[in-house]
Amino acid sequence: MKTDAMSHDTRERILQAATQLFAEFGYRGTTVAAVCRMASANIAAVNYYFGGKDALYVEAWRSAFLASINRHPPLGGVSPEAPAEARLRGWIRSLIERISDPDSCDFEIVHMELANPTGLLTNAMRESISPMEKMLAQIVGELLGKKKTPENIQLCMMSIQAQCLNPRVLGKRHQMLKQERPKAGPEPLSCDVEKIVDHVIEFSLAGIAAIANRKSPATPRRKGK
Amino acid sequence: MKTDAMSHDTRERILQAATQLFAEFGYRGTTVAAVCRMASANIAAVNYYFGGKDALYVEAWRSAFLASINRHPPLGGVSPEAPAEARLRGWIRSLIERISDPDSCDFEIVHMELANPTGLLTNAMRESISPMEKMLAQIVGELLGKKKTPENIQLCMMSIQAQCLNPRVLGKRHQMLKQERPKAGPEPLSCDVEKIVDHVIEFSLAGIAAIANRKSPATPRRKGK
DNA sequence: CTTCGCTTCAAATGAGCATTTCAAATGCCA
DNA sequence: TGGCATTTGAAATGCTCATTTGAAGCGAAG
Repeated sequence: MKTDAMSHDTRERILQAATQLFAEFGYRGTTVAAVCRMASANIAAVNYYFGGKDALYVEAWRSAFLASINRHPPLGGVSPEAPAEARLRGWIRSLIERISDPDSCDFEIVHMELANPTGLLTNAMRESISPMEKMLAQIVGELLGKKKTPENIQLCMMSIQAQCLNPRVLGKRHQMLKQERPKAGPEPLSCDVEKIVDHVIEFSLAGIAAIANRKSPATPRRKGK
Repeated sequence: MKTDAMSHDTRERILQAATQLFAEFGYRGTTVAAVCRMASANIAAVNYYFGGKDALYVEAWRSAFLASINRHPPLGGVSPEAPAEARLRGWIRSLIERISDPDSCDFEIVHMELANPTGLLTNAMRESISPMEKMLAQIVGELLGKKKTPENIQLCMMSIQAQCLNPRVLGKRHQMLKQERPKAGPEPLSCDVEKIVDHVIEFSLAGIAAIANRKSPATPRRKGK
């Protein structure tokens, strides 16, 4: 067999370059020429090793996802037997840290895929997201106690996931809108991941508790109208 | 002068078609040819009327944004003198309804612009988003009372905005991942905008209250670690 | 009727890009 | 060393797309 060192080397270099570029410019925005240039490989290499741009895209995401999940295990090391609140803390911490990790390109790619789907990652994403959502559903269900209905679980999950996912989005927005005035006074959103984690946990626990302790049987219908 | 009917008609048709297509496929994903085909105009018309694809893009977003903000006034009709809680309800309701309005294409475009920026909308977006954020900052500051620090305001704003923006994102994700199994049992996320609005309001008020009533002077640092 | 703007049209131009091709290089086994 | 499979290289192919061009169409003013 061929040497691992050289032979797999260019394949690996291409994969790495592709991950970075796809994360920054998206599928349509990156050219195989650019990937090969960054990887110091010939233009034909990506077809030789991956069969085409499409397959490279899928492979790049998959490898980025595995690397990312490897650095940040779900639940953040909290035992699955721990009480629900501790597991929620772990879940939130894990997701936010994973998203904020500058080496984790997989969420950038997912974000673009959601905004402007190529359709190439559908299967790969389904497999990877589903288990994490199941865990969260279980945790939220326990915390809701008697108020555990499918609808309440869905809504609370939405609130939590939204808070975890958006810091990166908002960060990008601020970075984008900041262009013109480089000195915009205080930092728009604190870059301190730890602070964001603590805040999301506190905010979410309070939100869930409010619903769990809700008196009225029906949801409080619009009052401001 | 020429008739308004015919002459401005094709310009208008192009703008409308462009808005729809840009919202569905993004800047890079829509071709000038497709826009003209949908608008029943000649391929040269977009350069004639707008000067190029770039300018058409900006103009399409601007018109979509104006139309959207017109249908859904900020604060949702609540008086600026109303108490903070009522204004928060109005703000949240307005944003979620605007985002969920199937005729509002502007948020689709913004979403893509955030995920995969063209850089063409930076100025236009800055002008439009800033006032709404200022309103929210003021409201949240009032609700935080003594705990009103720039950091707390930033974090709470993030939580609220995230919850408002994400229903559409999650909806898209479910729609995307659903492809394979057309009958996936119960609806993934309730399409009932009213329910989402009520939930986000309840969840957010509880979250803000928890921070406003926080005992410890410092944020509760990581405990699960 | 003719001329003059404004608008539409079909075809052409030219750039960017993914993919192919085939020749050269490189390392491996006998 | 010489054949053989794997890998790399540079140029070519063929496609899509934004933009340009120059020739009509067309209503109104002279």
